[in-house]
Amino acid sequence: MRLKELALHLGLSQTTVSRALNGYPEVNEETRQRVLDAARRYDYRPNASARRLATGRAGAIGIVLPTDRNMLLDPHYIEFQAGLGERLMKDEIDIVLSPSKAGDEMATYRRMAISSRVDAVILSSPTVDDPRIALLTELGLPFVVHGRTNSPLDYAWLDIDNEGAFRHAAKHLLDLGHRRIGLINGETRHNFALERDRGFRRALAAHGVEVDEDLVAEGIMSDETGYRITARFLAQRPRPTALLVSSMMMSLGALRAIRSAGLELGRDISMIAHDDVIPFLNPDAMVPTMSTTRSSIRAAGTRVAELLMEIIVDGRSPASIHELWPVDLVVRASTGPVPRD
Amino acid sequence: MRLKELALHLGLSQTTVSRALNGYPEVNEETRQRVLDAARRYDYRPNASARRLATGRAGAIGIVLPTDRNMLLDPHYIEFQAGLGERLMKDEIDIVLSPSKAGDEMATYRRMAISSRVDAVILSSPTVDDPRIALLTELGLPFVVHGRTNSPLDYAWLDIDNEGAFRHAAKHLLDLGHRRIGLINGETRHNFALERDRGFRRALAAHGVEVDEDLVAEGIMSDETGYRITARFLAQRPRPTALLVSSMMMSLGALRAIRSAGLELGRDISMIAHDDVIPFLNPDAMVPTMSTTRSSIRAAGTRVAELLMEIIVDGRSPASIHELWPVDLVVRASTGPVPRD
DNA sequence: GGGAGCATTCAAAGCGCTTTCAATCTCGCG
DNA sequence: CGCGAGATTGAAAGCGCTTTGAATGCTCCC
Repeated sequence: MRLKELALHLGLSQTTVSRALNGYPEVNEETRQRVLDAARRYDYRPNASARRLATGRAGAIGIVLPTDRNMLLDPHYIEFQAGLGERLMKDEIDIVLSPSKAGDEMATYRRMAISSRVDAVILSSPTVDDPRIALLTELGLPFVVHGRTNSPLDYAWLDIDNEGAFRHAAKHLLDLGHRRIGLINGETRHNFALERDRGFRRALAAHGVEVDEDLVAEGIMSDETGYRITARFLAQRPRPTALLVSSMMMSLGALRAIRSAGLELGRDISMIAHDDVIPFLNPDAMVPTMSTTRSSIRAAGTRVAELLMEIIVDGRSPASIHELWPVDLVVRASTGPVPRD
Repeated sequence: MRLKELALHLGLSQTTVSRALNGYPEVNEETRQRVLDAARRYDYRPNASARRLATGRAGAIGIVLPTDRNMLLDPHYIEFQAGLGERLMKDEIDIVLSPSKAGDEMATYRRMAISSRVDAVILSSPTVDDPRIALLTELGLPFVVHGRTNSPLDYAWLDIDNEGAFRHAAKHLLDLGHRRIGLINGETRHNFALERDRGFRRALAAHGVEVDEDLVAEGIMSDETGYRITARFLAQRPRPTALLVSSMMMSLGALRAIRSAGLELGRDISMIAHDDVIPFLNPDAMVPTMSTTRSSIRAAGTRVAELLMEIIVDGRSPASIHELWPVDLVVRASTGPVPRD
């Protein structure tokens, strides 16, 4: 069923039918009802491509999907996507994933922009000096960054307070008497990891505790990395008495290493992990329950979608969008006072 | 830059430029070069919507993204997506995610089809009697199922041999002398879980071992579920001496429960888990290394994309597409002979 | 010399929608 | 009764591409 046919059936012009369907005010209420009824009866849907061509709006937002491992192995990503979807659904906006080889992402963004496949894009976990910011700005394709970089440009972003989160977490451990605290971080080429590193160091500095660089490590946020780094940390003497871990996934590996070393979490060693609130990694379900810095990545997705809509639909200026979300410190059973030996 | 302008610059008609760009044979080789050069120089890209409208092909394949938890919590999904992307990239085909509320998926498929937003869709982890098969068949929207159902309709699918995988795994354990074997499965409303259950039972039956229903359980494939079920199993007397687990994620929880019970994996109790080959869950990196039934979900994604392209582009008949992939049994350190007590 | 046959190119007609601009009709008021 | 304003509808012009059908030159052969 095409608009033309529908109009024919109704004995109306395409113009009127189109207007009725799209909620324009200048159509008679009775006519509108007739049109809506007919549309429903015939299960009419405007052709997406035609509408896009006519309006110039794509009705979709884009995400460039790097197909190499490094970025994707992140199980958090899917939660974020779900959050996005939750909001975008309301306006029938699609998410377009554009697969791209590792080095080729810039070209993919360019392609998305120039062929106007999408109305805006989302940038996730930017690196410290992310070149995509400049590119997109230049291309004039609206975007919202989930995270921040130190780009001098003014762009829309939503981020959680990674620095504050790890500062508070470290302070909490220091207050419990811990002095040898290890940091198991994500890769510091990503800005969030750098922020966490910063927060960690600030807290220690504020307490007059010197950072032992042998107790600071980073890697992709996997179970395996968590295990390896923790095992290495635990081999040191004196042993660290507490760990700050950048993801729940890593904390799983860390926990294995702790057990392998014959230690008990929450008594012999304390741990605080960052929790993105992913359903299959529930800190309350762990044994012992895990103390965390918590911020829902799904909620962030929803909000990013909301912001995107404001930019696209309401024409809100991206430069005015800066949201820094505070992060909760949730104390559970994995943290305790420093053990006396 | 539009086609029209490009043509003007070149002193050619749109027709010729379009043909040159799209590789039609009837254009002079020298002319084609000129056109391609100019296109590159001006960074020309055809407008996606216009092309779609003109050709009637969307240049995208769709995935309905349920935004409720149950389905998405699956970290496997993202690997599959990456696999898809790997292949689709070659032809500049997009993946369109259409967010949808839990009960509303059928409507979303319908919408995708009728508004011809996509050329085909992918169905993942179908339930035993998945209504989507009938719907899509009726809508005439091409699709490939990753998995199978017992629909009477003839549709394109690619699946791994879940039944065989768990049959072999169980047989291996039986051969090692195990008789009390627990099954920790995914939800049996999904067909893959049902198949695994079936394989498990067949192996036991073939050995004349009766299934203890108290040692068969299912749930969403999370760390937490693995922990809970295993803890319950281990409380029984006599204790199971081996476990068959439906995902690596679950096996992490199972391992925690085993350790909490003071048992040693690979000596006191054996375990085989299904491994979808997800980078952040590496069985070789576990301690002890994990015996698995292995099949790369990413490779499946790539192949599904390939099949989709064959259907869309080459017009291959979906009914002829049935691929059942064998599953490797990889024996590592988590399996051993039944312990003598 | 005159076509046949081929290689190239082009003008114009869509694809299915939205939107501008114009037309028609109705009604209230002086 | 005539007219302007307001309400409602329509014809037609795009949006930027692909593709059909026709035109133009050329070469080649009898």
